[in-house]
Amino acid sequence: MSSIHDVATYCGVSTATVSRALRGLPNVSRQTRELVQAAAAELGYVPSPSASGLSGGRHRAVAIVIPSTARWFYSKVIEGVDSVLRREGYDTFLVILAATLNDRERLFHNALLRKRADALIALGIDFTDEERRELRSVQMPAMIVGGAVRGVRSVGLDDGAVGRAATEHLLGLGHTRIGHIGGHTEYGMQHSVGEDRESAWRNALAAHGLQPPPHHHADGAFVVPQAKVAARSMLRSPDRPTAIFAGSDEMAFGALLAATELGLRVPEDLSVIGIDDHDWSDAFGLTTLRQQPFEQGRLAARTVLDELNGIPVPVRTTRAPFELVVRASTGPLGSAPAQAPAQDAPRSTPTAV
Amino acid sequence: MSSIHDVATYCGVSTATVSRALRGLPNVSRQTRELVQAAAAELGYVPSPSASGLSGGRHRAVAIVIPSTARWFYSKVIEGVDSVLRREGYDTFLVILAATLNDRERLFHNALLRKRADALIALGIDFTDEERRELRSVQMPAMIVGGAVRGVRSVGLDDGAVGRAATEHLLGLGHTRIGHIGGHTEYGMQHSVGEDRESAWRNALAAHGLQPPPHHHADGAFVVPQAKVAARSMLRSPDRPTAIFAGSDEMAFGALLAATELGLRVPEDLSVIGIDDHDWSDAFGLTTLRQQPFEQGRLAARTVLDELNGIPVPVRTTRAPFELVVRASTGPLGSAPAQAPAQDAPRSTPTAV
DNA sequence: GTGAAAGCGCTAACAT
DNA sequence: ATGTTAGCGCTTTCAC
Repeated sequence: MSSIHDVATYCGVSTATVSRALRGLPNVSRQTRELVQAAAAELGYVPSPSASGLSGGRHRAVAIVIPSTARWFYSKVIEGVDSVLRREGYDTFLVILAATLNDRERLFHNALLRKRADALIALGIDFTDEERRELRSVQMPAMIVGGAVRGVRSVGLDDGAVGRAATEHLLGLGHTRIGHIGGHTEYGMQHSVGEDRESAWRNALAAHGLQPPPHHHADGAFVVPQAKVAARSMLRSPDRPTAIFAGSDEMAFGALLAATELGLRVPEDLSVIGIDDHDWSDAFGLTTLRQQPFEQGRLAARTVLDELNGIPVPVRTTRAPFELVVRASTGPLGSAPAQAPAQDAPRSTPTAV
Repeated sequence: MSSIHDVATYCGVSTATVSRALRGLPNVSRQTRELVQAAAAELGYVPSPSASGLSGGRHRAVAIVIPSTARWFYSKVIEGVDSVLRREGYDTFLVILAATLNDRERLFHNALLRKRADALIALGIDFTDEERRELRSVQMPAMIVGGAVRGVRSVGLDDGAVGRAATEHLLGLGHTRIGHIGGHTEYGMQHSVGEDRESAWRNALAAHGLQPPPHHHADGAFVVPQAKVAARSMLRSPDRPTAIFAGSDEMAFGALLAATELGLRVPEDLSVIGIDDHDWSDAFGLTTLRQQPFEQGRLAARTVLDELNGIPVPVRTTRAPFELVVRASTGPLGSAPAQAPAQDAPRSTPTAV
């Protein structure tokens, strides 16, 4: 494990020159730079992040704070973030923020993050007031993906707009009994996302003079199993909805499973729409509002890197794009054919609108 | 951001004493230790990992090398690893090893040499000979989850045993036309897992004098969409299998979706078994062989930490436990009832065997 | 364009 | 039980 010193003596220059040459700093002759680069490659030299972190204050690492890795959205954001960080020679350092308040406090209060990471990217966290304050005053560049905090840069869907679009797609098909499976997530995780989508549903219905009965709304906790349970009870009621808007594709999957189990045909007996365009949504034939968390992650990473590089970035919330993808899970009200659909029906052909 | 020096002067001792006191080292009087601890808390002191990494050689971080975060197994392992690391005050560095050979080389080299991590945990990577060599000779503790490398500690299923158990469950139900959806994954990812499960399937059938026709095997690439495609073509053949053993639950989901689409009843017309006990398997009513990646991750983390703490750990492969969980997706051959199942059928009640 | 020297914040001998 | 003294491997003035 050669050090900068080895490289320096190897080519008969000072360590300072090696440092400058390798980092592409000015005031190094073309000749010297090439010499140094060759030597570094030859010796398999890799700078120690600890050393440069200590001396230069740049750790070449960013922390990504998430509630869990097991959800599609998060995992995609992580991969997006990592893809750009890696290319820039930065490391990604995972902070899984369990809902344990205790743990969280330590993480945030401590300069712990500050001493190891140059920047912070947070997802799906429902920050406490204290944390918001800290976040706003952090020394390091920070960005939030999916869910805004005043004074901090962020990128994410306009949940109101998406929720409205989803509901209106169903209304446009003639549905009036439209249920909603939402996400009041576990403690400590983002609340606003689920709430905003639910409000949008309510408002869109209200705009059409509709007011859903209480049992047309249930909590799916953003996961398949609970969404399935929620959908099942909703679909068993005598005045069951003819369409369900699920707050995420995973919850929509749960609804589809419930429908299958109850012998309901989709979309003849029940239409289902979700949000995300999960990797599996096509296989489920699910109509959804596509968003691209991988790209959101990339943007977040690029943004904090820009800031680190001294490029000014306005503090603002970037609205991530979304688009309706119509598949086989939604159809006009009363489309019920007399018999089962043909086996070759192209249930999975997406149609971007 | 106070340093060790601040704490030292604050309580009138040397930095060495502070260091010793805070790390629980011997040769510090109870009094002094408490004084120092109080001062540290008071000043909000947090040791800089860069500094202690540089001087002491302990970075209090471990790197976890994975092909992707988006798969259930990986995400669970990550969470397991992180849960024990965090408790011990260690950080988790993510190294997402894209299949790009070019990139990999650099990454692997760096991950090992960069000296940012004290230990290495790798999952689902199909190491090159070069990498194996490096791994074996690494300076730092290393552990592999799911898929062994000679000379490196590892934990994972006995894929042969699991594959046999799955196939035998179906054989035991009277099935003889048993298909397999396997995983020949993308370049650079673990091959042996998919291969061993497939061999086990073949061997179990052979042991019963059965030899599956070529079209009863297809590649599902360990993901839902491709598994669905694979299952669909398999199920359309005139002599379609009456049961499918999928190499993972995600692929089994794909098979179930294909069955639904083709109007096949499960388990009357088709039985399906997977491996994993994915979080959603219960919702799908999927019979499976349960493994516990979270626990495997915990074990891996504990193992490398033990090594770091000087506790001797034999170099060996630990077989992770698995158990059959029978749900509604498998049933005896020819169990076909005349009509659709009752709506209230408890499809999801698991039965651990 | 390049080098010398002074740290960054900590740990690890070696003293006392 | 505690303090002193060197570094760890880099970056960064400040000279030249």
